[in-house]
Amino acid sequence: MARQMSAAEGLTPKQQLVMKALNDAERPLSAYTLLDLLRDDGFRAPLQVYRALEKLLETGLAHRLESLNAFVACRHPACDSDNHETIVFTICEECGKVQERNGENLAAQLHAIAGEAKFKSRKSIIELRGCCEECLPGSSDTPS
Amino acid sequence: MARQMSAAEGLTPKQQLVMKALNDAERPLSAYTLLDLLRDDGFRAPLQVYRALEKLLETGLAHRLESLNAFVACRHPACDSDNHETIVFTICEECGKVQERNGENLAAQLHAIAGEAKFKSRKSIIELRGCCEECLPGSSDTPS
DNA sequence: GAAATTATGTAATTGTATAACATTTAGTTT
DNA sequence: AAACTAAATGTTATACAATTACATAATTTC
Repeated sequence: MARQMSAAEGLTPKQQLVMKALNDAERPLSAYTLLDLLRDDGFRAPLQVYRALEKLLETGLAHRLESLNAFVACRHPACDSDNHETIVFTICEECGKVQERNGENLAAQLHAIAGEAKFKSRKSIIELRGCCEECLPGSSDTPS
Repeated sequence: MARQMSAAEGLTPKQQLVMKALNDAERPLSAYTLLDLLRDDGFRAPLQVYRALEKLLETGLAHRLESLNAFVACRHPACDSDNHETIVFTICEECGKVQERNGENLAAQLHAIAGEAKFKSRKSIIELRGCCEECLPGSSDTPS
């Protein structure tokens, strides 16, 4: 929590509202879903949401899921790690839930692969689409 | 080429046109760019492009780049490999060129990371955004 | 050749994101 | 406090991406 708290200090009201909406959601939200959720809080146009999101992405408080065109609050799998470079997102295509997992183990190999091509990587996008434990056939738990 | 050729056998004229456009391009193309390129060939609506792309993606002749909303012809870095599971795309944000690199080395670790969460991965999306060799500062070559 | 499947054509609509421009607010400097 | 600056906000219009719905044609299968 510590990192979020400190970064959250500098947020404007609008940015805080978007952040709260993302935090309260247990699934990624699209910009337009956020807009709908926040209409009563004074949001009227997509751009208001996108601008707040831009700030949240910059500060690492939220992430964009490229394969979903949607956004999630940052939830470090291990809060002890500040490695923001290599995050692996697991995206369940059944229930829509997303988990954020530490991918530092991958970093070296990714770097090696990029290095072969003399490619200078700025940002890694790693998203696994599949099925989470709860939704696996045989699991009787109803995903909420 | 062998794999492409054989798969290309079963393509309809429209699908071949889209495939050719992707092959001729040295950068990823968006669906709407494809539409514009192919207007003279009888394409009039986005859906015609999307339908052709759907087939090409299914058969592995083309890939979708999630972080660009764009499509590229499949170019195996090593044609000897049939591992279609774990592809790493390097995307140069300067010149827009994309390379497809074999990521089998990553597969095991990705699997391990997913496994910790008992997540069943169906498809991996791995895209590295950065700067290619040609565009690195100091390179005097003009990227075409 | 009838039935079923696959591919096409077309229009309308929904979803995602940004451009352009005006205004306000908060923070700094003097 | 007044002036300046930078960041944030408000609003409209537009561009870009993808799908729904429905009709028609071509191909394959039996």
